[in-house]
Amino acid sequence: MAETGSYGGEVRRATIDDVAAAANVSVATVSRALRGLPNVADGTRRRVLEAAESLAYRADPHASRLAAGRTMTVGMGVPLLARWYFSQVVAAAEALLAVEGYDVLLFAMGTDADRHRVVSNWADLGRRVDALILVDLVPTAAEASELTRRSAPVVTIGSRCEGISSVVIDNRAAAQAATEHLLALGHSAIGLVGSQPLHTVSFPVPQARRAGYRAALRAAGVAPRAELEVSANFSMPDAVAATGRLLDLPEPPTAVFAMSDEMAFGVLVAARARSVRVPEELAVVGFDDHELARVVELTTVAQPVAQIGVVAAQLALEGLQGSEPRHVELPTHLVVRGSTAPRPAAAVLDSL
Amino acid sequence: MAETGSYGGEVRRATIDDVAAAANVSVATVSRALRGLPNVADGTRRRVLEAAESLAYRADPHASRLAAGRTMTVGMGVPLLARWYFSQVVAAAEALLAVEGYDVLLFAMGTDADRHRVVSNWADLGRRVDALILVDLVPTAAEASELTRRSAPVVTIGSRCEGISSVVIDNRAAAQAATEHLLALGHSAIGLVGSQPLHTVSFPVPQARRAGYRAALRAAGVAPRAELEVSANFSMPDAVAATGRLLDLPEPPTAVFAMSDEMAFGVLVAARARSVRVPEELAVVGFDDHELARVVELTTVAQPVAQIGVVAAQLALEGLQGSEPRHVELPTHLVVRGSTAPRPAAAVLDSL
DNA sequence: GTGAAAGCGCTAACAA
DNA sequence: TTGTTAGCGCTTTCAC
Repeated sequence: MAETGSYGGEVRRATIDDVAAAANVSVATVSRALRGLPNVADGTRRRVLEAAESLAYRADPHASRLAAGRTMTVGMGVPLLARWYFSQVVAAAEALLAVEGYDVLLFAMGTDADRHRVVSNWADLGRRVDALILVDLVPTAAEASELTRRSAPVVTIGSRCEGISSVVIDNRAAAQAATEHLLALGHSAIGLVGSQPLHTVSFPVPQARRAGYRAALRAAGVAPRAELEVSANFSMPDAVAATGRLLDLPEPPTAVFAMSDEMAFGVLVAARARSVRVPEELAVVGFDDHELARVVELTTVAQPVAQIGVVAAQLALEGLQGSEPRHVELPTHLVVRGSTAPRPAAAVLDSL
Repeated sequence: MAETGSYGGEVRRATIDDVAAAANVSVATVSRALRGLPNVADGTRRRVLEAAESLAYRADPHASRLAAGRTMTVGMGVPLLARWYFSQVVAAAEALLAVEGYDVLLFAMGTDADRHRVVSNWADLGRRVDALILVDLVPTAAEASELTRRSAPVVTIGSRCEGISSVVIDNRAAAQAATEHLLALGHSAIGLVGSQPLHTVSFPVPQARRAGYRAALRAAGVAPRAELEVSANFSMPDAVAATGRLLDLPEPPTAVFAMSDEMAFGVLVAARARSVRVPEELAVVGFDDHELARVVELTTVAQPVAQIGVVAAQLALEGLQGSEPRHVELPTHLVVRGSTAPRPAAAVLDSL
């Protein structure tokens, strides 16, 4: 592993002064040369580069930040890292940012306690990161202005704010399409497994999906029934319980739209526990196109998770280079599988 | 949101000098008082605290790091953030570290390119983080010594190195137990869906699980058949293909042990695609106890993912406080579900 | 094109 | 107990 450098040798690492001495120039010139600034003679630059190379010199990130105000790291705030969707988005963004030389600082702010901790340090955050990506978290106006004021680019995923780059999907339309699919199959008693705003954290996705669901019903002349909308906080176990309540209704739904695949999996578990057959007695559609959706033949709304992360990272990078904020909307599409198929394929554990 | 402080007001943030002036003491005293060091009179400390509070002062992290060498951030290196296991571990560790005031810097090093990028900056890393948690990644001796030399605590998850804290499970024993379960069910042609070391990255888990698998066979007097061991790189889609090869064998296995639940899900998909009935014609056991394992009734080896992350974070914190390295081993246990049950429960999509 | 020097905001001896 | 004073390593005017 030659590239790891020499071990056990000099404990003290090279500083810019060492390089300057070795290259026989001033530290100012070293700084310029290494950062590719103009006004450095080619020969000088070459000498500096060589000196730096042979000394295995790398600028101390904290010293540069202190002097220049740049941190070379971007922060990512997520409600809950352990959810599939978020881990995919973060992974994709990280990959691009790493290539561009940026570190990724992670902030989970799913609970009020998290949120409080992060928000109370909100101003501080601006000192630790050059840009901030908020995944399905909408900043308050005050927070947004605080961040933009420091001219740190912010990009939000899942919501659109003024003066801030964003990447979104049309959650409303997507949810509407999912619901229409169910309607087209002849269902009218369609349950919704979603989430109430639990935290003070603004988390706009559930509302949008709910709106799409209701719009579809309305357009089809179906009166929404409040008792068909249950909350499961985007958790699989919660969805099992919530679906149980749905199935216990005097007039239970014949179909369910879950706002995430993970919750849809919970619906499947609940249905099985009560020997409710899917899709004959209960059709179910999810949202995400989780890697495992095809394993259980789940019909779902596919969204380009990885691309969302990549685009967010790009927008952050653009912002870092001074570009104006941009808004990007990415497409979704319905993937029809066995959980809603009129004539389904084979079952996963078909003989159980 | 009162705790976010005053917006739009002073653009310049308070420095330690401002606090010193306001409290009528020297910056040194401010520094001491704020960090809770001894040798500060109670009254003085109170005054400083109040001044800092009213000025909304927070020490610039980069300035402190530069002066003191502390970064208040811990790095986490993971092969692949997008995998369930890793996202759970990172999430759990982050939660604890955040509470303790540490930021988490994320490094994906699943590919050789990633690895190269990180390793070539390995020494640098020591300047950005106070401690490093390596998730299922074993450092080379040289890397380890470089990190320990800087006296930055390192903790490895999944492997045990000298002079470095670690948290592990007994992968070998766990895999052996899984295989024994299959043997006890009467199987002898047992496939293994695992992973070859693909990267130069040392990733010791697959070898350990393979060893356990083989040991079980051997102990039962079953000769391991090389063609029953296939590689799927811990990816669900790859596992589908790999299982296909297994099922195409002249003498296909009647059972499969997959080294991860995600791969086991792939096995299920492949089986279904060929109308191979689970568990009658193919018993399958996975590894992880992924949240969705119960959705598809997958028998699996449960490991305490969240606890692994938490313990790793604790060990890192301990190391930061000067404690000696410790090794922790966490338990696993087999969870028997429908995919190996002699008399299975209802199917997920039982009527499809 | 290059260098000198003044910080960036904080910590840590060393004095007092 | 508190203050003074060097730095930490780098960037960036401003001269030359």
